[in-house]
Amino acid sequence: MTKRLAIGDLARETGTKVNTIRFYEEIGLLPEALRTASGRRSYDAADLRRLAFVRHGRQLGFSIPEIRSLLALSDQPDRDCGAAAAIARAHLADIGIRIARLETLRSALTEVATSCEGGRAAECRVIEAIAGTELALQTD
Amino acid sequence: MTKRLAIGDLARETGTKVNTIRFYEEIGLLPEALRTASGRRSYDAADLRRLAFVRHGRQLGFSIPEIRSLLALSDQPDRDCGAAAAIARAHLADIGIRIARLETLRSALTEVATSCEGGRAAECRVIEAIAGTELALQTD
DNA sequence: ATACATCCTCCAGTCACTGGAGGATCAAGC
DNA sequence: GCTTGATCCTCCAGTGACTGGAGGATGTAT
Repeated sequence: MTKRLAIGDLARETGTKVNTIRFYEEIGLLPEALRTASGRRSYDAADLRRLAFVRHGRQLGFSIPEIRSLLALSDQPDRDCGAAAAIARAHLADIGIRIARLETLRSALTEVATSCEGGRAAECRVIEAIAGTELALQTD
Repeated sequence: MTKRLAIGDLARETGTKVNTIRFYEEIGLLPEALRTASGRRSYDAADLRRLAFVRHGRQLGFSIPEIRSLLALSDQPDRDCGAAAAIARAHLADIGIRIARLETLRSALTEVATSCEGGRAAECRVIEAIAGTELALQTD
């Protein structure tokens, strides 16, 4: 018989909160766990791998629907892998946009943050700067 | 009498959804709007400025509690402006962290996304890469 | 008179969890 | 055998910042 893990062990090994693991089960990212006689969830190495995959995907910024697709792909090894690459590429483009947006923001904020000479709020350039800011940020 | 604006006008002029304006009123970011005889909200130039301030603050990535502080500051022009600068600086530091994190992520994902040669999912390097990724991202 | 836009309130849903109440079970030490 | 404390269970509410829709009233243009 293989080694069995309690939900808390799984949580520790993957850096996931116990409640989050139950949540993943509820939304179907993880299969329904086997239960001990007293009703506690019991896991094995395959469950651990699957959860690790989910967590790594989340760290890489994939949404839960994206991870669902990726999991479906890895569950059916004969399907085309192009779909996985497409998800990754789309995600990469998205991250590029987010970085660019944050950098625009950083330069705007740098101006804002360095412009206060410390006086009454009436002359506060920070507040003025926010009031007058018109960022050209695309919403989509 | 000054020009009065309907909620839809305010929405158009600030690029805010009507529902969002009502939401800001509900949480107290905007004062309770004056009403017309038939109960419709009616705004003036000061309301427009306040909402613009809120939107710009949001675009700069300030949270609603932060904007609340900034608004309180600009409502009381005799208070110290150092607080405003502190909020801006804290925010700037945060953005720096977020950019750094996203860049770590981008290089990891670039590797992931370029490693698929288009075959069966069993050999898909994208999936492998996600399964094996261990990003050193600080959580706080 | 009619059509259509805009407004109102109220409420549910989004995303990805997080935290807590209230109670059962387990392992270890005495 | 008993107690203590950790861990587990289910269920439910809350987070942030909105977004969208139902169902109905009002405004405006033709």
